[in-house]
Amino acid sequence: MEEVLSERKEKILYAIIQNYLETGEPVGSRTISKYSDLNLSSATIRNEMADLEELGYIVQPHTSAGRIPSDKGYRFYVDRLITEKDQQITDMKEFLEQRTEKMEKVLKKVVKVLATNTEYATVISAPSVVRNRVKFVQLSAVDERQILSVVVMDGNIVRNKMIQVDKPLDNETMLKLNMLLNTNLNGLTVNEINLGLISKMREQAGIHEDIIASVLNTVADTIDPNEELEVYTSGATNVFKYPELASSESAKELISAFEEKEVLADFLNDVQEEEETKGTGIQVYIGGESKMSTMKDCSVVTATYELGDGVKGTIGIIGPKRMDYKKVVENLKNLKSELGKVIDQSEDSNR
Amino acid sequence: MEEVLSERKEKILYAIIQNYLETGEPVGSRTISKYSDLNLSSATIRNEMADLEELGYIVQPHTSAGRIPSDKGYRFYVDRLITEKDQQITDMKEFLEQRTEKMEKVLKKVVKVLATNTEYATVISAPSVVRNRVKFVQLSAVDERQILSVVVMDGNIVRNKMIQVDKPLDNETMLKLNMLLNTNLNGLTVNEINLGLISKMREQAGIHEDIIASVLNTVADTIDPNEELEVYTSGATNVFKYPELASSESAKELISAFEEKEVLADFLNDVQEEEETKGTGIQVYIGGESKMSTMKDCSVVTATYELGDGVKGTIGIIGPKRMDYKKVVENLKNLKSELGKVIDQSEDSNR
DNA sequence: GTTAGCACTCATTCATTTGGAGTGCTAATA
DNA sequence: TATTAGCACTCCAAATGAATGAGTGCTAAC
Repeated sequence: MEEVLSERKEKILYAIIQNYLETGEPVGSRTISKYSDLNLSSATIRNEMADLEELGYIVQPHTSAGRIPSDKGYRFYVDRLITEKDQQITDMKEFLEQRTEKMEKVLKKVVKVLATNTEYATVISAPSVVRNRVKFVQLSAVDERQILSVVVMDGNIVRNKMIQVDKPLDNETMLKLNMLLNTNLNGLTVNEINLGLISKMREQAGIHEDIIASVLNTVADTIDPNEELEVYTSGATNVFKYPELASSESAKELISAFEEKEVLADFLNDVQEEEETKGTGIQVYIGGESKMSTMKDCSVVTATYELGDGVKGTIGIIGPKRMDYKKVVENLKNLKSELGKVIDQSEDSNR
Repeated sequence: MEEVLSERKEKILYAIIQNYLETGEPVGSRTISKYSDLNLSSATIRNEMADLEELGYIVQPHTSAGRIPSDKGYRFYVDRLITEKDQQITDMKEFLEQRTEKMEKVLKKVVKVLATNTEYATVISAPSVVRNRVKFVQLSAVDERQILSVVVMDGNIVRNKMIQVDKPLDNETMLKLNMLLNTNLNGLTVNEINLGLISKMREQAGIHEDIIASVLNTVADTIDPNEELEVYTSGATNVFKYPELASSESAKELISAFEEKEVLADFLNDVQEEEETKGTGIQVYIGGESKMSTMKDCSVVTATYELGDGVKGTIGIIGPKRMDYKKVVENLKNLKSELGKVIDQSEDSNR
């Protein structure tokens, strides 16, 4: 697996891939011979290409067609690309930390910008709040039979739940319950709310333990993976721009993945977990490298963003294998400043 | 415009449409001659068909092809279909009124059921709350600089907004503001909150009038059309099942409409308004009849549902012109009982 | 008024042809 | 020994054209 290419082979391979990225057509020896700066005849190129094919970097769709990069070829290209750039985009922190009231809005705008910029399908997952801390809890009696529970997490993520009760609670009890909840839950991550704490709270709540249970459920809902498929998408229809995706049977699968979103959410989750062990900021999945069967004809570039305190989300850009990796990576890099603009705008429009 | 068709012409037209709905292919005179119960030769049918074409009910895609229904032809068919059935599906009230905590969930399930049932693209708008009443307002201090405002509307629609303040408010002021808000806003629809009331409240709030303004903004946001594009979709990829849609250029437009949703939201809004003047429960828009240019190759069947107190939403089912109108209409009729099931399930899964 | 029959029109399908792009190989060249 | 020119060969894609058949419009007969 660890073969070393001669410099000339590398250059040729690079040229082939570059060219294929632009045109989407198989590229022949003559093209390279003219296009590249290493003055070689087509025949020589052909010889080298035969070698590269044997090594598995390029393939021929059919006899007497030009060559196109194999997954291995793309991998070569991408690895070289990524190492050129620095690795992390973890510092949007200062933008979003506490200031924005509606993270949702910002995320929606971000995907849209990315999608129009890159002309690829784009998806972003809202920060997962597994490690997120409870900041504020409150119960309020909406009417005699219904109590509204509001939970605010770090990053101002707000969740509500209506709790039905059989008979009204008096003011004092409400106050007591609120106190109980806040003192016990405040500052905890959802992971830290364990059974011991729960039973302790239930005990203290006395006859109102069912309400406590409901509130805890609300908190749990906040990280419930079903609840948590907060995934925003944009530009799914961009796939139509790339014939090799549009025509393939999988186009509709792709689109439908973008509609249903569960697959995407799962994928982004996986990426994020993987990311935590590897930690290289930007990942590229070429063809089958991502485990999504839907994506076997695509490449996915992912980036993890962080808003401090382990509040992390993931961005994915999905395009054909011949996607413009350079542009995509740069776009993700620029995201930070883009985000700055977006937020300025949204504040303007809030006035 | 008000021509009357002979009974025989009607029968033939009906047969043509019926047949075309099934096959999607242009239908010729011979087919009708054999298929229908009115024993006529193909030649006779041909004569009648020539007449029907002249009258604009059917068209020939090209010389020497069979005939397909024109928009006018579909209209004939649909009108006849709808008048057969009774007209309203306004009574889901008893299901959703106050009981469900997460309307969102139910709606998502409803679209999904409809989409898989009918095999058409489906869209549903969350109840518009223009006429909805404020039930409960509360401000809470989350920390020194931030106040969370929660507004609950009829139907338990909850909205939150973070309000930034320059310096902390003491408990007493909070209490006063809460009182002020609740007594003034409770039971009002958003339309009823007029300038007079606003300035009156601002006055009473004294130095904290900016906070009142923010809360009122939250209430206003609740009906802000931008905010209000609460539209759920499902089955967009069903369009691929119908060649006449999938192949047409507009397929991508359709899909992208389903992704961006704004167009759909606008459309559903229009429908709802129109519905309020006409009030016939089920509407069918054939081709250009809906003002959405994206939909000129489709038909849309819409139905308005009501949860009592003017809390209304709209369902739209989008398919090819040759969609199975009968099935769709019946499906919408059955929605009520479907909804019943859905809600039972969701209550089960809540335990 | 209805029907049979026939000539005519197109879309579609299939096989065939053609052009061209690109390869692999071989022999000549530096 | 590495490079290049040249040529035969392959195969795809687009163009061409013939065959098919569904369907019509018209006319003449019933």
